Amino acid sequence: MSKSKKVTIYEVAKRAEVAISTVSRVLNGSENVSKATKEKVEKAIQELNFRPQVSARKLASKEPQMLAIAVPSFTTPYFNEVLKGVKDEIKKMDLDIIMYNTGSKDPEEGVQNFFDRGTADAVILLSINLSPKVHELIQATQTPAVLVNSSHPSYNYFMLNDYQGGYLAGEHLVKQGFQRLGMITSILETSTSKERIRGFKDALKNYKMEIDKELFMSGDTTKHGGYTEEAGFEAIYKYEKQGKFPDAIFCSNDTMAVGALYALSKLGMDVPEDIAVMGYDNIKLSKYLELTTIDQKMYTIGVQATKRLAEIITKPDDQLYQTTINPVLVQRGSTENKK
Amino acid sequence: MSKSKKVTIYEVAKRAEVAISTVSRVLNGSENVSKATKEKVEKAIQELNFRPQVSARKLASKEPQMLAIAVPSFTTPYFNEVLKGVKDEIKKMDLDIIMYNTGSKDPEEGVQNFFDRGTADAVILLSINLSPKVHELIQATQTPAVLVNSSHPSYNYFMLNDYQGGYLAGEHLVKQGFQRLGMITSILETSTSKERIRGFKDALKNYKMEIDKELFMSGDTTKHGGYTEEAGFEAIYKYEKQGKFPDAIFCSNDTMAVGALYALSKLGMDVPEDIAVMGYDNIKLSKYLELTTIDQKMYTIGVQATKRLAEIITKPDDQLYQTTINPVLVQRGSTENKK
DNA sequence: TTGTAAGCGTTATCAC
DNA sequence: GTGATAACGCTTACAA
Repeated sequence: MSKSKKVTIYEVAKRAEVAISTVSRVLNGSENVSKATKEKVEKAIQELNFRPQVSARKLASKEPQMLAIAVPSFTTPYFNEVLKGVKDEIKKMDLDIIMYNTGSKDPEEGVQNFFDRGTADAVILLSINLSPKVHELIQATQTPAVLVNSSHPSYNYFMLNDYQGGYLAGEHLVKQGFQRLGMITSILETSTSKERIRGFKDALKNYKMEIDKELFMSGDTTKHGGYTEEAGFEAIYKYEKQGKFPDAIFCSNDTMAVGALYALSKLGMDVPEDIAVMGYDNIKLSKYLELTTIDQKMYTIGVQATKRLAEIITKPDDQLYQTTINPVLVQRGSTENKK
Repeated sequence: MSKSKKVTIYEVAKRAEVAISTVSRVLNGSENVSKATKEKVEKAIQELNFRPQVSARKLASKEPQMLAIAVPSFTTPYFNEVLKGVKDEIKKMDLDIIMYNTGSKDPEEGVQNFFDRGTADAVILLSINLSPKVHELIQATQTPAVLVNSSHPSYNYFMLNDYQGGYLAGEHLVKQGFQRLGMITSILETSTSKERIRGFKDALKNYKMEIDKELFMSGDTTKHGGYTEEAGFEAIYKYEKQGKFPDAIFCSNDTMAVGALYALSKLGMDVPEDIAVMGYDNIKLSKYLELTTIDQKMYTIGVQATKRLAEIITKPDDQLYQTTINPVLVQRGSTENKK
């Protein structure tokens, strides 16, 4: 790695025989540059292989350059969906996006670290709980922020309606005519998990169905918030052990559903003939599993969050968009009642 | 969002009744500051909630501040493993790491974009093929780089020995006494895929085993490089259709193995009684699947790559570390020959 | 249309 | 120890 000095705007100016301001104009696509000089400058830039230095640029211009999206974990199932939406939307702006993983052990510390660095000019916080400390930090750094899947009175946010999702699931299974409804839940009591359970139970109540505690099961593993294939697998074996199965199961999450399906298949039980299974979020083996699921429309949320962030950046207003997105039911083969 | 002006080092200096250079000294932990003034300054920093601006800092200091890791896709199975290693190692340095997703459609363009921005002072390129264009870009921007899972004569890199992994897999299955060895491969001919196949076949050749083309199968889906559960699932059904199964299958990847296992279980076939199954990389359902697999030791690679990058940054040498890491076999229940 | 020069918020090099 | 002050590489009025 040879140590050739970094080329600056000055060298370009000298080579093109113009002033640095002219180079800057060309760089920023100003209209007030004659075609001839523009070409001269571009040639010089080419020849010297010059690229403007972001930090200098940022320091001088104050324009936001760097957008960031922070998540506790990249393995979060819906993260990639949101990200797609964000990326598609961001292409329209001349910004770059940077992914930041706060770490799921101590997200708060991660976020703090992130803001302390001050590298991002605007940020989307995904599934990150806004503690007072972090809130203060955001205020202090004046970083425009939009929350996704968390809420706070003084921020723009897009919340997922987990309660509604749970309700939809319960309602669907009831309407399909299943009688003994159960749920495979995460062992960890996250608000997400609790809301889905609450919605599900409320649906059963509304339809005067029995709520049998023995049909509510969770795995024992806690990793990834308890939303793993393993957990789903475990839960099924716990049903087996107790000798009492529901006739329809709503899994708190698709990943768990995959594990559950595998376990059921090992036990020789067929879906949906012997037991119906529902998931939540995106589905992995969609083509073969044909899993009925609740779609959170995370892609759309990514798009919306990014749009809003762009608005805040370009023309700040003091409005707060605090939206709750309602999920929809996507019915597939796994919950057809064939009895 | 109130618009309080950003607080600078000047305000801190004024409040603490010192010069900005003194504030800077405190900021950078210089020893030449009396305890008294140090405390004054720190108090002012606290009270004003001041944080130094990275871009200004970078401009003035020339010290590297931002490390980046770029990948074509965050869903790459081993990515998180590498990342863990990187993170653990980076804690020891006072750097921040940023994740950059080049996009798997056109990684080259993504990387270019990334370097054009010039936000990173040093970078780890994960599974990114170094085209001449990108190479030129890296040279032009003088960015220290370390490659993981790709190689180039003029860079430090850590390559995975996919050939060796394939060979180990083949050898293992032969030694277990299986006779009809097959493989589920990605439909896309990536170099990774080809190498694993080549290694596998060479092992069979060396042990004078027959190579039956009909036992080499791939799914039809191409998404995620053909390394999906779906692909594994499809492949099993293609065996079924052709009416001829191997007695042991090596899957090019663990994700495919999961799909294959599910399909097998649907078809009422037991592992390893009826058919043995091997994976590659990390395993998801480990606890229940007990899948024999090839471990690439991606965590270690993450650590090593980061260490090397740190070296290049702090005291540049002109040595090139071009290492090939050999994978190891991890035997679990799925390939026990019980016949 | 182009050039001059004043910042942007730090660090670093001097003096004192 | 501490304080001026010159960089750092760029943008952006303001002049010309």
